[in-house]
Amino acid sequence: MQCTLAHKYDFHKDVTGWWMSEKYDGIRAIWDGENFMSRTEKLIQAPEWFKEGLPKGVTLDGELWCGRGEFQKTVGIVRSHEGNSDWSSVKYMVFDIVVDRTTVGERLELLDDLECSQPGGCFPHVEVVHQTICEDLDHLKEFELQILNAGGEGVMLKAPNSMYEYKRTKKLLKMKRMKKSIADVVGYTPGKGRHEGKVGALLCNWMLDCGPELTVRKIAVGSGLTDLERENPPEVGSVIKIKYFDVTEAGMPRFPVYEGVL
DNA sequence: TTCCGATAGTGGGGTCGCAAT
DNA sequence: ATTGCGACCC
DNA sequence: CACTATCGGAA
Repeated sequence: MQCTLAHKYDFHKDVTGWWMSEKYDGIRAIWDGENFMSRTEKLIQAPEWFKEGLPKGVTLDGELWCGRGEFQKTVGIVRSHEGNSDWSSVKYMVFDIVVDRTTVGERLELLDDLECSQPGGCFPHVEVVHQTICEDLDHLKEFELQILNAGGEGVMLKAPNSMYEYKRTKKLLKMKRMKKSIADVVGYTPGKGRHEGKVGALLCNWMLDCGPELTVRKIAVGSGLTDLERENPPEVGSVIKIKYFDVTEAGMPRFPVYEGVL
């Protein structure tokens, strides 16, 4: 089954009346009534005790999540095979229930009625994501700030009265902030497939500012290059603009994107 | 005519698992 | 025991 | 995840 995917939020769009919720940086998981499935239809092998509290015959949509800033940890647990993985810190954050011809508001009511979502219930590792109706742009900004200050990834926005869609849709938007930086081009990697003979990525030195120490990281930037730029890339020694989402534990940029020469 | 939505195909960092060394 | 690579996650 | 390039149908 295909699941809903979000488009990027355009920071000028008025989303008054939309549902706002925290964007959880974890692993997308569809509960199909029997098992968890990944975004690309792969079986996620969760321990039996973890699956026990979830409803049979009901399809839920959510995120397997270990807490803010714990994405790497989540991947380690969820993608390792049964036996050597401790799921005790994993939570299933449920943000939707898959029911056709039913509006978001109605679906959220259905979620609240589920036994596994009752407050103080027997399934603390299952949680229905709190959603708030956006009153105005200030409300959105305040909501976002609260999440970002707490170390959250961003905000998800769902259009009022929208149905569950099995594809990427503009009724669901993701609001994220990318950081900007610069890097020195020191070389190239060869392109593959349709980019054969052209540049795949720009190899760069990137200055990572972490507290009192200033360290240099070797990074590669490929996303954002046009076909023309892959044929005639910024020369070695030039400085380029990049953007990225955040810094990994290893001090590397997550989701690096090329934004032109400085 | 122009524009938008969906698809295919490139690229990154990171992890696990398995085969090769 | 270490390394490299594919297949996934984002 | 990020993006670019295409194509066909909607606008």
